[in-house]
Amino acid sequence: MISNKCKYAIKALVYIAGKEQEDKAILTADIAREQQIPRKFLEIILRELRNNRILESKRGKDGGFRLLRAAEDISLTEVMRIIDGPIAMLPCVSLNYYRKCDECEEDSCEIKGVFEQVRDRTLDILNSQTIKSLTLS
Amino acid sequence: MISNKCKYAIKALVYIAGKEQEDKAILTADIAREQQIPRKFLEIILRELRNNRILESKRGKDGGFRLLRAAEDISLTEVMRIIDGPIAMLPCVSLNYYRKCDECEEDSCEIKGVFEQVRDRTLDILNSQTIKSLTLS
DNA sequence: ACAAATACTATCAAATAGATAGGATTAATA
DNA sequence: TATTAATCCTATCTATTTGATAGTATTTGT
Repeated sequence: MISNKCKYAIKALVYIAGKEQEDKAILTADIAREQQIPRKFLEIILRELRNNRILESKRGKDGGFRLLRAAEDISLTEVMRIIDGPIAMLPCVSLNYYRKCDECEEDSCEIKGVFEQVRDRTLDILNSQTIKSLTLS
Repeated sequence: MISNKCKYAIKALVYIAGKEQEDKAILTADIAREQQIPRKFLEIILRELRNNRILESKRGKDGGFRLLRAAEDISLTEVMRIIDGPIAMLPCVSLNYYRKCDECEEDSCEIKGVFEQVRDRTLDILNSQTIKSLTLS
């Protein structure tokens, strides 16, 4: 399962991408209201996306958030990794968050192979999706 | 990520399946030692698998655990669902643990489709694997 | 009776999830 | 320069899950 936080992050980005033709930055309060996301929680999420160079923000009057890059250049995978960390089902098959298992030697591990397959098929799908493609669907 | 508990469960079952030609039931202590799983934690896991009709147990001297069904009739999916619950990445696309999202209407949800695809491709792989097939690999 | 095994109950510590509260800071503008 | 509107930051909180440990009860074979 992905976390609620991650779901909120994706929905917020899709929302921002959908409004971006207008010249104004998008307000946290608007996203929170329209997407039914707890506002203070959303603030934390947007800040985290900003710290990871997905969004840019402007403070003060007429402030708000904008995508830092084009929506088609933000992959679903990237967002999920920022918010939830690994996508793989086992630490020892994670491409970006690899960690060795304490209890087993990898070359004799019976379950590693299956979870590598799952990882690859999952990434095939998630890598092919961007904030732009989600906006259109 | 699957939990350690789930990883232990799968490894324990594969271990049991691999030893089953011998007529004796398999001891918790042996599995714990060979697979490097904390023993008391493993007890809980094996009991849970027994309660869910994956294993049978016998108490007392010469006791231990056995597969209740043939190893090729225990799918990886079934074990994972027992120990960790849903396999899907969103509650609203889970086949066995469906729950509606609070905040969005499903027919207009932009992200549901992707996660249905991930679920289907993941299940393609996990459903094709059994304790037997893992034992051979 | 004894020994060896699982079954059960309770407990615990640490991490994570999912927030909420309150104030500090920044920026536009009247 | 005061006001207002926005993000930024820090702290805190509760509930749940994870990952386990301890101790005792019960069952079974010899």
